[in-house]
Amino acid sequence: MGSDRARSKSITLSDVAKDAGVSPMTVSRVINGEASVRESTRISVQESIRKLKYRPNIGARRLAGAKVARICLLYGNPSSSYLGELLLGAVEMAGRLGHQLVVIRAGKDFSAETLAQQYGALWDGIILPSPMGDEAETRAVIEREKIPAVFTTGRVSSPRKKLAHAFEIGIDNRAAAKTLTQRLIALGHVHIGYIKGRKDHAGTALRYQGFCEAMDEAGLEVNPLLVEQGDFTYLSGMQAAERMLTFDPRPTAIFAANDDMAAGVLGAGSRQGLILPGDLSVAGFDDSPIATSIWPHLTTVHQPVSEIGSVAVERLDGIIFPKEDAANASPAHHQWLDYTLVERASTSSPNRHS
Amino acid sequence: MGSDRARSKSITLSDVAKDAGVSPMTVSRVINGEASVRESTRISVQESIRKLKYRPNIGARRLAGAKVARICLLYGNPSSSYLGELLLGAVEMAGRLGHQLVVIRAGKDFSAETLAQQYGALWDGIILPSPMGDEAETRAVIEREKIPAVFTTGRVSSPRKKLAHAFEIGIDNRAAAKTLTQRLIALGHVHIGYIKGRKDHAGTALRYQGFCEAMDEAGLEVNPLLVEQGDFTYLSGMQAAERMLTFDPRPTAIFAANDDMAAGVLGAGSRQGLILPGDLSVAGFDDSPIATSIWPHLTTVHQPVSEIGSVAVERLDGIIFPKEDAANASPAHHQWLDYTLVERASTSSPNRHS
DNA sequence: CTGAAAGCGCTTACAG
DNA sequence: CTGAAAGCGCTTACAG
Repeated sequence: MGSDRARSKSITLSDVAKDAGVSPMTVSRVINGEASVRESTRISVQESIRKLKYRPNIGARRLAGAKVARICLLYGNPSSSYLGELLLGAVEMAGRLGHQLVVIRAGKDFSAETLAQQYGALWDGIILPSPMGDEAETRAVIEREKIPAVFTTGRVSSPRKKLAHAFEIGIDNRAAAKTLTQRLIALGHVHIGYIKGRKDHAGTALRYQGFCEAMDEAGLEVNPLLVEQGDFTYLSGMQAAERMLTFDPRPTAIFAANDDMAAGVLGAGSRQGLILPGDLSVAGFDDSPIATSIWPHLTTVHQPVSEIGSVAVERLDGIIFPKEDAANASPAHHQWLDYTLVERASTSSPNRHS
Repeated sequence: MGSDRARSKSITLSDVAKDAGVSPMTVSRVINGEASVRESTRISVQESIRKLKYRPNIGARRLAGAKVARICLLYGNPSSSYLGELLLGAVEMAGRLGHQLVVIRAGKDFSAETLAQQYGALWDGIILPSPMGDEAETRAVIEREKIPAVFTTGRVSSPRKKLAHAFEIGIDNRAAAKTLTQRLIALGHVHIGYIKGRKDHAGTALRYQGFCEAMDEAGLEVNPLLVEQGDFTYLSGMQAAERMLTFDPRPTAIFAANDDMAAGVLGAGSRQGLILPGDLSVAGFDDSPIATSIWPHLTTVHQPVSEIGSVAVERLDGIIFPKEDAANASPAHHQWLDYTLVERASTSSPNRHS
């Protein structure tokens, strides 16, 4: 069995201690980032660790009473692809840090107070994807109970209260929407429609803001008739597009705040017999599976979801177990990761005759 | 911190031993299902375990040299919703059994021989979702190297060679496709089109077979002109539907072997101005996110993917660490889980005038 | 069929 | 700033 092989050759704390000429205790201190180790000692120990490729045994660590966190990942929809990728990154980092991942579904009977009850009993810190962490009540409980939390909504419109035990991760929603809009403008589009996302989703306002900024800076007018409220569903995107396409001049491009709605726009366009993307360019947001399921494939903004998952676990670790030697370092409350503009077949320059 | 609370109150092997009036060793044997324990002793120990709600400490178990498996979940597409749900179940069961989950992506340079190299070094058993485990070469390597493996494709057409170290999980593809077809027939459809899935996907043939069986049993003819080969993409579904819809009599219902293709059928139908589902009923397979993203929502077959993930880990555990007392019990090589027919807005009785 | 001993790899106090 | 001791909860041999 492979695990036996691994067992026999695995090297331990004591091996490192011998190699570095110190006691196992000192190696333990270096590993756990305690401040009370002489700089020269620390360096030589770290060198031995690297040389021997030492990897701490998580089981032993827990057993001996090390701090092990139970990290909750709260989700609403089990079949969302977002959850899968988030889990992918979270599982990886939780394994590396030796933490336990507790994946919990927020059912119909879920309320913010549930978190207060579960905290400490079921888990020690929580990751809240949108829209889980966007609700005011949830945030109030997080603050009141001082619950270590990471929100993965990304940059949002209204600056949030900064809590020492909370962290925000994700992409810069405004910058991403702006980048995409600028690309549409560069393609030659002037009449550009916009479909907003759900109001309870914290990124919604900022995406719209990014759209407006790009239009303004290009000297283009944001036509109120070409701005519709959607709810992130295909149907809402389709209906919004149907309305917009009756106006004259017709928009030559529509930017929807997520991919599902953008797919709905494509549906509306094809139903009206438009040539896609010649008559109508369509762009979405998220790069979810539907973006490459429908035809033409969607131009959209890709979020590094799996990385968001791993960073979320990493930050939560930092909140739950503050490192002494990092006390003075980065008191950051957020981290914006890189997004990518993905250009696919759903966008092009507008047809001349349109 | 919650973990500290948990620590102080957690009860151990010794607690159980005291309560049952035996040595810790005996309790350990009962937990690990060793055969050499007197029946009466076993029963009283199990009673104490239940009474005290004892849960073995996984860390300690590993540390002391218990058998811990590294279970690989091989995937191709990180943003598939299938992966997310599979992970959900796998993480849960791996945590419960104390195994380590190693999630690996099969990149472009992946080949069956990669498995032979990784086995033993990186992991001790593997879960192979479709189409990962459908390739003959992959199966040959699994057999040659005697790699503990679980295939999650579900029931497939050609009976596979039964390996002592392999297991098949999933739904009965034929029965599920048959059930769905029967429902379409019950709605009054006679001219029913079928779009096949990718040929390298092992469930493809059996789903088609289920369709044919239902038609035959209802005394309906499977019109060869209404059977198209697809490749599981939206585009292939759309193109197949476009061809079918030119025939006379036009099909009043189309059953696609997955949801993406079914969505493409809806796209083709709406482009042609058909009333959906009155003029054309559409059904898919999988109940993936797109099923409830598009409009109308798709009638489809729901697979218990998360359960498949947890059962896969459970079976792999049984293969890697055969329980002595289960030697005579279930020598099963497969397990078919329950599927669900989900009726949504994309199907109805056909319009009279069609 | 059952148990006493030793030890897995690490950490917590407790010293100095 | 560093170390010697004890122990976490379990399992592996080894006895009987």
